[in-house]
Amino acid sequence: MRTKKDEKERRILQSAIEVFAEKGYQQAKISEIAKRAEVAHGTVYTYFNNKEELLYQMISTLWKSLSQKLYQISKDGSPDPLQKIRQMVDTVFDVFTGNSDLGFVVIKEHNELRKKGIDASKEEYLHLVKSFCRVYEQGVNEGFFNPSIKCETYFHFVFGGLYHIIHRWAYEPPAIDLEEAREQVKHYLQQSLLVG
Amino acid sequence: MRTKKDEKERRILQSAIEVFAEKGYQQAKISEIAKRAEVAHGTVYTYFNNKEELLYQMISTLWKSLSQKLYQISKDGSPDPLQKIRQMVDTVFDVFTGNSDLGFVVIKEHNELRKKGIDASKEEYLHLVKSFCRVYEQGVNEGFFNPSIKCETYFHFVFGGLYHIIHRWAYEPPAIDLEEAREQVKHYLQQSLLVG
Amino acid sequence: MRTKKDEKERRILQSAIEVFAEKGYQQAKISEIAKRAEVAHGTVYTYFNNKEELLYQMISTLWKSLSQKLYQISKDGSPDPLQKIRQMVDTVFDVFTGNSDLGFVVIKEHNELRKKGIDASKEEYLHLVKSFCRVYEQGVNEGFFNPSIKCETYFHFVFGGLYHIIHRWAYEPPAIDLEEAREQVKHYLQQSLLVG
Amino acid sequence: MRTKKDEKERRILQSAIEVFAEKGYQQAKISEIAKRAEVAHGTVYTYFNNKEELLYQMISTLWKSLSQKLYQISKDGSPDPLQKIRQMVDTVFDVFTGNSDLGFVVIKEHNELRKKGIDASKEEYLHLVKSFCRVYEQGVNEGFFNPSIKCETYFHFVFGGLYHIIHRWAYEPPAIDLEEAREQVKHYLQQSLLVG
DNA sequence: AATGAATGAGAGTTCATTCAT
DNA sequence: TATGAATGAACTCTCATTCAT
Repeated sequence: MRTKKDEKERRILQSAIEVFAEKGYQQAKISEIAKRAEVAHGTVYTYFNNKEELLYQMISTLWKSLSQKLYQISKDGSPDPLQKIRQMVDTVFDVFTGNSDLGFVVIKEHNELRKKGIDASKEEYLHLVKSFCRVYEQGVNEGFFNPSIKCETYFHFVFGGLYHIIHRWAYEPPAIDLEEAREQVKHYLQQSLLVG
Repeated sequence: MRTKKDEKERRILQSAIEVFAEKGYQQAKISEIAKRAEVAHGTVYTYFNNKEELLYQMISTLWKSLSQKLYQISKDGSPDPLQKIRQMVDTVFDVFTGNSDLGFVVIKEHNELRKKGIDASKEEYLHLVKSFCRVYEQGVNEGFFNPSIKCETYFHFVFGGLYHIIHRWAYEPPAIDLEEAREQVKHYLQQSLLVG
Repeated sequence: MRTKKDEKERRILQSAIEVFAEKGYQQAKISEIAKRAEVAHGTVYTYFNNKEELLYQMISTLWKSLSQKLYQISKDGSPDPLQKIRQMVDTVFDVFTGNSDLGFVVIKEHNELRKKGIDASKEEYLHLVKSFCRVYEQGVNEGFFNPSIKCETYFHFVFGGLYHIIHRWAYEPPAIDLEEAREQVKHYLQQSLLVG
Repeated sequence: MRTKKDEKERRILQSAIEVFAEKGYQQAKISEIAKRAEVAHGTVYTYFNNKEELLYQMISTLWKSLSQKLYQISKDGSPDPLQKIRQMVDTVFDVFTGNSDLGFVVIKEHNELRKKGIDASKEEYLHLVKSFCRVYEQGVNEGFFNPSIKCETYFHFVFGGLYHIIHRWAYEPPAIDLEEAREQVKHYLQQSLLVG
């Protein structure tokens, strides 16, 4: 009973991810989501209160997962801060490209929620910044990292860079060699972070 | 006559920029745009074929302007390639933050057009990449820049980083010191571009 | 078994009365009725075929009860026809205000059924008229009542008057002193019925 | 221009009256109202903000008209208070039966608005009471009317009686001879009002 | 008998766009 | 050129009812 029910909920959410990714949130129709999930459209409302909640749920799931993973790395990852940063970059790539539709929706539509004053991700984003900066400070304290970097701004820059690469890849996969990009980014970071 | 007409067109477009920035493209109402421009809503259709064209026009204007400016720099800017890169970064900041509403709309809504197969910016974006890489190659040839960088990926990264910083600033201006960020970014680029 | 079953049916009907009284028939939700009756919403359909039947049943119960009581009075009440009329007025007041929610629903919603061609009350209403007119004729025959009154019309008038007073009381209890109103009405009737 | 526009608005409102009278407010469909008025359903929203406003407008129009008319009578009618009362009864009959659909809607649906806290008629109803009681007091002062009557309650009773007669007539016109009823009611009033 | 997940018909409302004036 | 009344496609969400368990 439990399993079947959960399974249906998951199917609806997954369909919503796909449709949101294809059409964008506003253009997505509940009826199409229901159709793909092979349920009646009314059934969507058995599991989710409204369209917005579908979006909210998927976005917040991804952000929570990302935030938690980066936090883990900042706490328990490799003792080498540079390695931690590299792990973080990999994690961002993995989370956004693992279910690329979902990553795509998150990238494209999280403004949608912000507009309505619901910002599932803001808090989590700040959490990301914190985890990153914790590692940066460790690196500085241990004498590896360049202490003149303004960490928050730097994070915005790096995160935006990753985001954008993934974004381009999501729209036009063949144009970007994801593995290569991943390594490149790690290399740039190393260049700018490490003490000359 | 001519001038009056152009003036009205400009007023409508400017109102559209504001409304799109505030509400997002989908939520924006033609009637509100018309109201702000102080014309009847039917008049919008005298100057623009439809709502989408308003978006198309503003996005493409900004991209064309950016593309042209970066091109100019790549051709005629300072003879020093690093200076050129710095000028480019400044230009991106200036273009997106000069009319921040417009920059905001471009950042948020250009997917809207892509969804419909209209990509005002794709060509221009590739043009940006080209201008940037031209400078990069000059720097490599002159022995200043690190030749192991994959220029396209690097550009995506850098551009995404700038974009995201501006984005955050647009949503929450006090959280970002734009001038400082601008300098930081230039510094990171220098770090990673210059031959160790 | 029997008793338990009946008890549940009664609970559902009572909840329906309350919810209909509060929200009106159309706005009332089966799910809320079920919730108040502390049963699953599917269970409502074990006892009643549909929402309309709930309404039908409560309305018809009240009308049957009223009709029967007035009939009793017309047959077995006080030998004095004026006293009978007074008893009838009291009965109408008592029936509608005894379970005021129910009286309220009947007053407000019996059009609902009429719209659908189901008129639980029409027959009973005509029965009321008959019982009343029987007493009136007795009064005329015995020389007490004014013989020029057209009894049916008079009944409509009187009944409508009672109805409306109760209605106003139901919506705004403090505005109406029910006991006083009851006496007044009896007084008016006396005035117009009794031979000058 | 003016005339055509107003004419369309009137047509929509009249269609709404008819449909509300036939189906009841809740069951009435905007699409049917539009169809009868021979406009597109969107056009209804050019003239009225929503369905409820249609109801509100028709109800409040009728009440205002009635309230004003009774007020006029109380002020300027015949100098004889009994004649004034008779004129008032006639007015109520005329207003409710003149456009019987409208009278019908008002009778049946004004609870609908009350439920939503909009009571177009409450104030007007109290105005009716006032006008009536003014005449009653005049009658008392001049020594014609029975001073022991509680005027408000009496009005509720009389008004409810009229209402109900009209109501029955509206549902089943042949069952009620409206002219006869009108005279009868005037007669009852005379009986109970005049000093024995 | 009781449950509650699933269904799907149905209606109000919005708003881009058109076009007669 | 400018207007704004008129249009109608489109879509979310509700809730009475069913039925497998």
